[in-house]
Amino acid sequence: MGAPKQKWTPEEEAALKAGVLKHGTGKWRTILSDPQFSSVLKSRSNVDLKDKWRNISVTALWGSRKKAKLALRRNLPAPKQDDNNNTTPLSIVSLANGQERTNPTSPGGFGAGSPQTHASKKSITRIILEAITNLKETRGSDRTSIFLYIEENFKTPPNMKRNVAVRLKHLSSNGPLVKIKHRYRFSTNFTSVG
Amino acid sequence: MGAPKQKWTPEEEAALKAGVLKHGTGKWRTILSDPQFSSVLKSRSNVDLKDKWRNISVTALWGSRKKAKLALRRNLPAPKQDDNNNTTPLSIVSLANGQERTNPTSPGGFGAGSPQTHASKKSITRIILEAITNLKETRGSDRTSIFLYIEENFKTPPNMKRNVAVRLKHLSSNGPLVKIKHRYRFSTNFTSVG
DNA sequence: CGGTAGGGATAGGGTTCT
DNA sequence: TAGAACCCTATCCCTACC
Repeated sequence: MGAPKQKWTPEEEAALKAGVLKHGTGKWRTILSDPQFSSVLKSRSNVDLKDKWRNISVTALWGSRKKAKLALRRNLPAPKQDDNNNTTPLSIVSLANGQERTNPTSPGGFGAGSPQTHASKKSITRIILEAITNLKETRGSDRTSIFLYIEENFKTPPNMKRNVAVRLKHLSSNGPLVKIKHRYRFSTNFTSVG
Repeated sequence: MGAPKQKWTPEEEAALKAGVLKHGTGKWRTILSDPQFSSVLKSRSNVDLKDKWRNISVTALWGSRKKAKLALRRNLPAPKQDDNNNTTPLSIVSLANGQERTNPTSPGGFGAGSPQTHASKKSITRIILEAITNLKETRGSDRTSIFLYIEENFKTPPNMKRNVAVRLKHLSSNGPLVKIKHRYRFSTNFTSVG
């Protein structure tokens, strides 16, 4: 007979998320070995963690599309082709709002309503973090949502998308953001985890 | 609207049963890929096989999926008349038989192809153990599989199922079989580990 | 051998059709 | 209405590749 399915409990899922925030994605064995999580996740394997994280990410993809649609009151076509030539689907998780590197204005986040100022007046990094923060999507916002947020809240130059995309890539490779690979490639996600 | 319902033909159902006997339950893709069955089951998917097998099994045990589910929820198993009481989904693992695989010549094993002898001529216990052994399911065979095996390989009296069910209960309570609980399962499983 | 990424299969809940 | 057929997808499995 096939394997009975062992459904994930909320506690396990929370432990997994905390583990990813602490150790990063792809560090499944490390998370499992961390005494902070090992008791909760004792019945899970590293592969289980990987699979569950993938599932969470996929769920986030659709949730974030829906949320972006409602929040920004805009019809979003499914992002079939990437806005840049990124090939790998991913999410980006903000590691911390208060880290020095990001140099945010206020440690606790951003104000809800940013004035419609020129994007060039703020650092692109700050704007991106504001978007991720204010979209309030615990499981990630895709690029389109972020672009739309910025378009809705700032006066943007025509090459805004490209600049933001480049900045996102930089922030996720050596900045305060963490890449999370997704199984499906029809969109790229950027998630802010509180 | 959707795909028209494609009713299972007796030939397809026979092929599915034969496939389960040959490869075990949960091996839907394997059955589908077996040239012995692939032509008959050409228009079926592995999921179709799984669903059909579920219908067959659950009908045999409870009459319908709905009844099975209700029985599980109320923790009051209400199997059909010829079944004895089930409490929880379980597997039964044979503790007997030191040998690994089916070996027609070894004393404790059973031949792969038993002659179509009258079930009453062999002890029910031996027949059950033969079924469990030859079904080769590491995670257990359910009653339906065992019944089917016996029906396919022996001439059975009309009350075979009842006799086998009673015997299974006895063997699992104080015989060479061990019960193993499953987490989510309608049916009762009987597994032979080699 | 141990670990991860990714494709793919299965199990079980749910839905549609007859 | 019940039951058979079908859908959805979380979970699990298998393999390639370090």
